[in-house]
Amino acid sequence: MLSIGEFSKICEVSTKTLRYYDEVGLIHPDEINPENGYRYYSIRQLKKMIFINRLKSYHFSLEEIKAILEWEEEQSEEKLCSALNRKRREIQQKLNALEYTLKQMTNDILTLEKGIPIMSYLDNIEVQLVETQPMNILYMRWMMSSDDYVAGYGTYFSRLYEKIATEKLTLLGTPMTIYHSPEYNPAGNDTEFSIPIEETIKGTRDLPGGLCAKSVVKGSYAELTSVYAKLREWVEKEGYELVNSPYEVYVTDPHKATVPEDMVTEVYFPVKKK
Amino acid sequence: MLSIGEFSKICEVSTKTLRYYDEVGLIHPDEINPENGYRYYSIRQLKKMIFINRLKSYHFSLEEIKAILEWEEEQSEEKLCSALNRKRREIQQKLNALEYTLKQMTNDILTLEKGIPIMSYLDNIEVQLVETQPMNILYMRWMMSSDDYVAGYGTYFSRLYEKIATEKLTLLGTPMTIYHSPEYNPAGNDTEFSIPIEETIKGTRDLPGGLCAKSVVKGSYAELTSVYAKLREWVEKEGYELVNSPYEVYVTDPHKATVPEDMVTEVYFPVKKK
DNA sequence: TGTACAGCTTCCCCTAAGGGAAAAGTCAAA
DNA sequence: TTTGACTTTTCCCTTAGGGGAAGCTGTACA
Repeated sequence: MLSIGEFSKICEVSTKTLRYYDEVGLIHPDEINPENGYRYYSIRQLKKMIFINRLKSYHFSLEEIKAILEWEEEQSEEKLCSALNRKRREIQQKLNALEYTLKQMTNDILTLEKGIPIMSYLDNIEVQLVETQPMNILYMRWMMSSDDYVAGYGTYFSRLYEKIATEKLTLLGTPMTIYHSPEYNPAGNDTEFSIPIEETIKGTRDLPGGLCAKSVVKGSYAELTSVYAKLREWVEKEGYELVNSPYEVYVTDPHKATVPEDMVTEVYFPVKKK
Repeated sequence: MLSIGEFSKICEVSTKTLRYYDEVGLIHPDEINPENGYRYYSIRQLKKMIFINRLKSYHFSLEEIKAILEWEEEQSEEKLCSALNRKRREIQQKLNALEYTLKQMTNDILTLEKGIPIMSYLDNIEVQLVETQPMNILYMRWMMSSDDYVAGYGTYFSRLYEKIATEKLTLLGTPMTIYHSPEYNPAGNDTEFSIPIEETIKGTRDLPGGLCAKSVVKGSYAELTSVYAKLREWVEKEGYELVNSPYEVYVTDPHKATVPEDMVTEVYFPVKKK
């Protein structure tokens, strides 16, 4: 039997961690002296601890590891294999996200090295005042959390397109998103995905036209927030006020533009003079 | 002036977050109504908030962001640029680590798909009993945290090699590391880097020889922990006990082996019969 | 003008995976 | 027996906020 200190040294895990794992039920010592509470681990437990360490290095949470350990026996290999595959995909995604971040940073660094302030692009966003025509839109309205956006956009728009195709409706424009939530909430935002069509049927509604402040964004969505900010600022400064939910029109189909730099998005703020 | 809700929506930051940022001093509202405590943000602050969001997306901590914001003005571009570069390197390292993890996972998945239990390699580690000769070693002894290991190995061994070269000493073997800490501690372990040489000078000491349990590890260091565990187990089972600090001998120079699979490391446990 | 409801405030507890430190009990070697 | 190393429990701390309660406030509408 090994004392907690010995076991700790062999596994390269602190005693603190071992006590914590005991507490959360990940690995209990084989024996606890009932008189003084000393923990004793068996040699046999080394293997389990090493396995835990490996799973930890694969970014499994303790909760997940606990579940994996409890499978033991019954088809454990298959389940373990699928768990590993799932986690591998997760890590791959994290990796992709990091690569994207690196690209953005490199861009900013280059900008800075040219002596251009990093946020100066904000001053170059142009705002126009336009009159829009009313539209008849086919819509689906959902609460979207920010995590869902990437996946969500695709699935909801494809459902709308599917309906248009199967019911032989007449497309009148590119897809758009209307943001109804009065404030940003990471848990979920009231978001309406819609596509303008000709026929008035169940599932369509009227999107009123009128005066709008409009900006055009070329490139990735990273700048969209800034455009919203800019539009708000403009609306305020020019003495207008927002009278309806803002919306975005995806002029280029996000699925068809392979490089994000080619994407064009219009942002509309329905306004009226104060 | 914008209420917290309006500001929140524009920046896509929850009101909760805004109150938190107020509390930690990252961005205070421009004005607080002294009667009801309502927070009001100015349009001017949008830019700051958007900048904060960008820095957050670059994985700066709020503490770091606060520091960056406080530079403002005085050579801010240069400092910002170097901060970005530093952070970029950090992210690059994270990315490399993730790539390595992915490789390991893929390996394990392949093993599992062949129907081989993932931890079975533990049963294939061989332990021999050997008699070692005393050595004269040139050493440096430091407390090493686990984060330092990768960088540390290189720098400490190169200092030792430098000394050997400048003082024209006679090399008698490959580098080795002796682990004196009785238990693993993530904050730091008493670690001795050493190289056997012929001359007895200041900075050398005697490493006694004697009976040792020994295992040979081929490949990456990921398995080293397991080898330690295995050796402990063997020592226990065969009725021996550890009489001195364990050490590792790097048979292939880690700097010369380009692929980790080629590296050979020997692990020694000085023992005596109980 | 009253009222309903949305929005704002503070306050408190919660997260994951332990680290640090304190106070007290215990073990083993000298 | 003493000393020093080891172990125990308990409490507070970390990041970046999220969730919810209780209570106050602002405004749109009848």
